[in-house]
Amino acid sequence: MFRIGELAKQHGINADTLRFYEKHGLLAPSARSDNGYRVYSRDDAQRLAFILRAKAVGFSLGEITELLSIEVNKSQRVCSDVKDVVDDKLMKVSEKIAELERFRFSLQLLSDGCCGGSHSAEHCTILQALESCEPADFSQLAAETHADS
Amino acid sequence: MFRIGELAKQHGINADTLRFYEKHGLLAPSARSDNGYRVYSRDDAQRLAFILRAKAVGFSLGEITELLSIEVNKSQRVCSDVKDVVDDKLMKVSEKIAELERFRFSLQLLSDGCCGGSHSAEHCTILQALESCEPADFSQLAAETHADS
DNA sequence: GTTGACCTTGGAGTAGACTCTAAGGTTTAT
DNA sequence: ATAAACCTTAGAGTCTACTCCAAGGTCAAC
Repeated sequence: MFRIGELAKQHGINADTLRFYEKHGLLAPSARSDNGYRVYSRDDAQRLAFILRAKAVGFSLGEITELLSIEVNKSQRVCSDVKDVVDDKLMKVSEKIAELERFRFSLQLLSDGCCGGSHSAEHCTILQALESCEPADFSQLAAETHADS
Repeated sequence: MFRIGELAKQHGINADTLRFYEKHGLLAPSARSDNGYRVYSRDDAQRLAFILRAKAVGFSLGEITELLSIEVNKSQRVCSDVKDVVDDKLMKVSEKIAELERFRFSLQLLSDGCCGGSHSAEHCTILQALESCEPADFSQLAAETHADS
């Protein structure tokens, strides 16, 4: 049996975060003490641990809500229900990675094309690219490498 | 000379977005017509194109503000000023990718460990992992592969 | 009997990038 | 004359995941 501050400290989070999770239906204390303080059971603590592990692998609170709803009556649910959630997230994460890798590629081209020296930026290839390239196509820069100052 | 709707349409964005950019100091029309309508010049349109290209390579509006401030008086600025912004962003993007790749790895382990079949989720390895693994360490799952239903 | 550390509530603020609404003015076409 | 399609403003709402605040109640120690 833990009070909010204890439970928070144990898990390295803020008590406000626990109140926030309660407000959003992720984790409610199973009891209140006479003075109105929240009282968390060992089960509550395990549910919190579940939430934090799910967060650690990238799930959003909305997705965690979905996972929890499967978890609480898992005898009525099947493996594919769970795996679908994971695979769905896996796809979203992969898409985000792909987008960021496109960014990284373009940024690398921009960076590679620029001397980074201390002469005037008037002919800086980075600015020129942003001023006049075809949107999101900086492949020109790949060819024209620019001597250092 | 373009009105807000025209310029927005040309660039495939919302007129509200242009007003938003104006409010946040990224792009103000260089004139107003007698009736108070915003009037964008060709230069304004080019500045918008700059903004959109920068967005396309992943820069946030705050970072674009910085790039624009370099761009407008580039004769006083040097190549390294520009390259620093790009390299800084490159690092941030790479860090974000690394985080997402950790997520992807963990999610893949979870997915691989689960049969995804139609039997009860009571012994689902994914739920078990989220219930009881060491936080953010799902490497156990790598070993124990689970036969399909 | 008061200090300090806890707890309660409702509600506001943060960041980022829009997006929408309300209430109204202008222009163009029919 | 009027409808449709534009434009104006200020301000609110959206999403995510907290984080902080004010005003007050509770409890243990000294």
